[in-house]
Amino acid sequence: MVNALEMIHTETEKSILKAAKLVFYKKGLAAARMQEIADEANINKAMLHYYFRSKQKLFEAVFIQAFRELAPLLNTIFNSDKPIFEKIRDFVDSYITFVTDNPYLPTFIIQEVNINPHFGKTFFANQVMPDPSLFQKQLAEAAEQGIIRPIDPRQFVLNLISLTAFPFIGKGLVTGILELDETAFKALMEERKKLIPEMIINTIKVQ
Amino acid sequence: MVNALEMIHTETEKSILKAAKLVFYKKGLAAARMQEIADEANINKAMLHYYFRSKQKLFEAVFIQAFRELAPLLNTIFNSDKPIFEKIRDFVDSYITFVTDNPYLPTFIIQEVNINPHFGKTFFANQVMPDPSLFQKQLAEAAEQGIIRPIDPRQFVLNLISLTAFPFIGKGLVTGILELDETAFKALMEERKKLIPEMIINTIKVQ
DNA sequence: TCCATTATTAACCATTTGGTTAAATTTGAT
DNA sequence: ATCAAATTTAACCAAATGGTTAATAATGGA
Repeated sequence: MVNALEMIHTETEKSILKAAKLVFYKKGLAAARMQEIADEANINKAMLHYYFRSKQKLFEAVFIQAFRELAPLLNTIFNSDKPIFEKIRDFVDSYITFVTDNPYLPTFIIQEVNINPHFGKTFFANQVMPDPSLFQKQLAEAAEQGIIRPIDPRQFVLNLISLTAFPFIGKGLVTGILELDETAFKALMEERKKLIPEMIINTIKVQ
Repeated sequence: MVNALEMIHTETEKSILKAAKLVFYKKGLAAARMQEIADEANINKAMLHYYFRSKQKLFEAVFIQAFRELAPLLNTIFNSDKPIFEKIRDFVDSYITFVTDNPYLPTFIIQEVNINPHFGKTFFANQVMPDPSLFQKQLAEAAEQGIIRPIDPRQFVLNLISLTAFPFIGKGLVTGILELDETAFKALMEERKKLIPEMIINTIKVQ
């Protein structure tokens, strides 16, 4: 059973979480079935409630873990004193690598936040969010030194995440419109590891 | 009742579709409830089945309409003989304007395709998709004339859609991380109508 | 070894939900 | 005005689903 700090995970609890991730990631909260999670974990359905009380609570446990896997990637940009251009390359590379291996993760988070905005709001309000302030300072200093043009850091982050994350989130649509199979899609994404940093650096760099 | 070509829509049928859109867009297929749609349309639940047979069929009717509202936007890029740079500005402007007024539409489509990839695949296979071939030719010619650098048209489209669509699709996450309220978000999006074309043109233009 | 606590199971339950049906009402062509 | 077809309603149904419970088994400290 879980202790007060909700940190001790028994084997059963772990296997439930693993199964719940699988099902929630793929189907989302609404379409996921407790019985399917139980089957996936080879366990009695009552155990899900024994360890997590309710479907909602189990979902929240999965969601918080998902978020904590994804959020640290942003710190490649936000909390690192490497030069800006290097950080951009690092972020794009590590994000694309990560999402290629965990394709359901970002989609899952965005999906659930969209379907239930209230849940998203209260969740974010109670999370330690990656802090962009250091990065904002870095951008401002680089602009002062004439290395890059002045740019709204929010638009910068938006551009970076958009270019990197969207193709995965809209994968179904993208592969449909561009008529890509799995191999072609992966090849394109691999290309983007170079292409995106070039594009962004080219945009902000003072020639 | 619907005729053979599924084109005649009675008032009742229209009001059902309108209500169904509202509910499906906001909640998605799995979380949507037939009773809620009926209530929204001020109509007896049996009417939903009388006109559309099943939840799945009603959903498909909504989905196809959603797709046909969104897909034509791509023709701003694909099927128009305007100069490339002008097309880019037109697309970004019209897309951002459209999605600001219809925030649930792209999210809805991407969401359902993600949750049910098989549905997405068969749907796209049976749709007249926007045809990128003309645009590919235009890009190739412009590159030959030395107006732009040679670029993979698929990457180009990917960049364009990513930068334009992602902030809306990930709105919940984006506003959470960047701590934006509704007004700030809209202002940023308005800015992007200029920013995105600049960025893309700057990337492909031969200096 | 004993026993209290914890973990696990199978059966069960109440509610929700998509869908049906039969009767009633409306519509419109003749 | 008549009547058959189309539309609408209220009541109903079976299956699915999240959740509970009471009995059983395993665990581990005294």
